[in-house]
Amino acid sequence: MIDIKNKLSEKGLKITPQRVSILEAVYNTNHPTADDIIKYIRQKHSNIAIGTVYKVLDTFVQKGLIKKITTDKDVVRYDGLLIHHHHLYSSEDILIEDYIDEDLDKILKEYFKKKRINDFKIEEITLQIKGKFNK
Amino acid sequence: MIDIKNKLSEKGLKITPQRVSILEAVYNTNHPTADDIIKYIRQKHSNIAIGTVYKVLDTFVQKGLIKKITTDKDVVRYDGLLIHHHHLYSSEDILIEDYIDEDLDKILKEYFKKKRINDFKIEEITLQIKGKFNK
DNA sequence: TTCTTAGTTGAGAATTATTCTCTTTTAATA
DNA sequence: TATTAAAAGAGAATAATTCTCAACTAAGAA
Repeated sequence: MIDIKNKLSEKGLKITPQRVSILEAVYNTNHPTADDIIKYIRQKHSNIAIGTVYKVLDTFVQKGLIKKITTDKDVVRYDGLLIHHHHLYSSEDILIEDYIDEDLDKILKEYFKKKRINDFKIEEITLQIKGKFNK
Repeated sequence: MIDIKNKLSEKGLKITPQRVSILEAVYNTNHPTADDIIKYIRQKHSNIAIGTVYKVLDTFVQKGLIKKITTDKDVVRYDGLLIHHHHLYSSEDILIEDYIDEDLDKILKEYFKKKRINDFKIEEITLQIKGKFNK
């Protein structure tokens, strides 16, 4: 909570109950859609306007507090994990998990240090790893 | 044209002018949206119903004739390149290019042969490479 | 070649996600 | 505590996509 408030003020954002709830929601749920966030907030605390949620999420993405992710399955989702990471996508349903692998990142970095792509300067590489989860 | 018709019948799909135009459109444009495809077709030949375009694209994705790709920038796009490949995304605008790199695929395959991901069976790995194009 | 029919298309209504507009409210600072 | 720029609320507007159902047509059968 304090932590969330700090994150907001670090980015020069006013601390409002709505912003706190939304950031909390993104951190406490797994790759939520805007709608997931609305439901999560309404279930726990107060009401919140839908437009506000979209606007705040957008602000957070702008400020780098969260990231947007997309799948070919459905709508835009949000991700509160800020360190560089990849995603595991279920080929069967809409499950998405984070995947952190620094060794892999190092290998990719080395690879693209040698092998340049014509007329393109790489900024970030993210893997979409599609497959099956064993539940 | 013949080629397109063959692709359709190989998949057990009836050959209709609409399907031929849509598949042609996906092959002749660069990662089009549904709307790009509608415009492309209307500009060249006949009229076509919007619902038909969506339905046919969906069928093609189902049958593996094309692929869906998404970005965090805008709507769903389609890709007619069927061999395994990755994508270069512009961090500045909505430009997307295909990136084919078999050496890289081999390295990734080797890497994940050794390093298993818990409770997950990989089917396909696609890189989202974000950066700047030098135009 | 014509007939039959399951599969396909067209047109527009319906739905869903997201954005916009504008008024009211509130957090931060003096 | 007063001021004010920024934020939130409510609902209308927009855009993308899906749905519904009647009309049409491709492909195989006769």
